[in-house]
Amino acid sequence: MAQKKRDYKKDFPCLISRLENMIIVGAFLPKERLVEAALAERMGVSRAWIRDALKILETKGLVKMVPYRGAMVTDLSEQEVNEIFQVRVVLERLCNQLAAENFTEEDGGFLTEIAQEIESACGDNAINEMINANTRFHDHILDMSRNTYLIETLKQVRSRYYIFNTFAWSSPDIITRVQSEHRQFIAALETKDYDLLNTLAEKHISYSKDMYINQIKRRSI
Amino acid sequence: MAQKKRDYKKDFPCLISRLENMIIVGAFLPKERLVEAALAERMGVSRAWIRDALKILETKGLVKMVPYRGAMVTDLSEQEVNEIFQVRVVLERLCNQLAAENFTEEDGGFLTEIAQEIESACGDNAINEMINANTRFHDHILDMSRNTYLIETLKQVRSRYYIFNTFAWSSPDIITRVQSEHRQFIAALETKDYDLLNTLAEKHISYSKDMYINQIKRRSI
DNA sequence: GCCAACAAAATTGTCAACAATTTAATAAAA
DNA sequence: TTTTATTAAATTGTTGACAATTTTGTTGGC
Repeated sequence: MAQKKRDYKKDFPCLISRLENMIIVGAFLPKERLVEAALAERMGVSRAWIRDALKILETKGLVKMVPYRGAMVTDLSEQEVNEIFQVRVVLERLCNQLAAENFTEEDGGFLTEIAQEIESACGDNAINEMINANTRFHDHILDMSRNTYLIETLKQVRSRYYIFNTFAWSSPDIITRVQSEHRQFIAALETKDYDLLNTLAEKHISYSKDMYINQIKRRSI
Repeated sequence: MAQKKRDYKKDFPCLISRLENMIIVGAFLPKERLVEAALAERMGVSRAWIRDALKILETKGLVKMVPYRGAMVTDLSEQEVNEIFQVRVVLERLCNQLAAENFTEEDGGFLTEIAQEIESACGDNAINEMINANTRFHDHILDMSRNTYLIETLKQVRSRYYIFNTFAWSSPDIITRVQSEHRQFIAALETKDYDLLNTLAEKHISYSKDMYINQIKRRSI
């Protein structure tokens, strides 16, 4: 009972990010069909809301809709992944450059703190905490760019190759990789070493691209 | 009579681009309120379609919706324009680079042909033809990048500072500017002179940015 | 004249019944 | 068995009446 009153202003955007998250986290698999009625029941909202939400997720590229056949989770080809990463690289580079330009001591302290959090979480083998802190690390660099439009665009680009997150942290050698990368990154920001920033970004991105493409190949076998 | 039968598959996307175009062309002005019922009547479709279309245009950034108050055409601040152009620059540069890499003689011929069209249209003072040819010119460079995702993203970025197109071609000195730019551009693509491509792109973009910011300032007086 | 409270109008959000279309399941024919 | 038609089921698209909310307009008090 007490059936909390619905508030469109908050609940509809919330529905979208819930669905978005489910896709990113892998609760729905690529090519999985998203039936409106079933989803409506599962999420506890009307079919109309699901319909609207799916349409928006389509423009974000997370699902593909075909008339009278419904929505399915986007399945990217290797070609498409390459295309997306080509775009991502130049945007990440821009973001890093702006972040370096706007770098303050406060930022440095904040990032170092998070880096330490990750390291200690690593000792405890607390994967979820690590993922969480890592996200905060990268989000803060986004914010440092102080370009709202870039932030929005880059988040959208990143959300295209979901799945990655779930599997990436399973292998243990990644963890040490990430740690040293973060330290190097902070230093590069501080000294405004743009070349180093670029190479770090490219390495990082190419690494996650390979990871994603491997996922695709494994799936198609 | 004959009341053409409606076809969702084609008609709904068509509705979106019709509305998109109307905004870009300036049929609706920034901050203008878009009332669903009125639009539905005017476009000859149901309110539901208008609703859905507006939601999609919102994710594309062309309109801004607020619950229970409806949609209005996006009005960009100078800050926001600067942000968008910062993103645009890096994407255009990537596009040009890829286009140069994929350049063929056929492309060269095609572009030169269009450039000639523009020049002769200029003699006849046929503005619409010039705008049309210019669009074809830039669209072909997009295609040459052979990166569908980049094309889509860049088109979306460009559509944010609409209005520009309407006023840009009114001044006569632009026309000579554009002509020499096109010639230089083709040459730079052919010789794969990436530095020249970058400077050309930056000049072009900064020029159109200034133009747009002037529009904003003029409007606010 | 100004401001608050209230009522009316305009506009948007919601939903459920119904129509259109595709998918599957079945049967008939080769 | 395979293929093709035919029907039934599942699913999506459409609509209109109604509810919720904001905006506008009015009144009354100061």
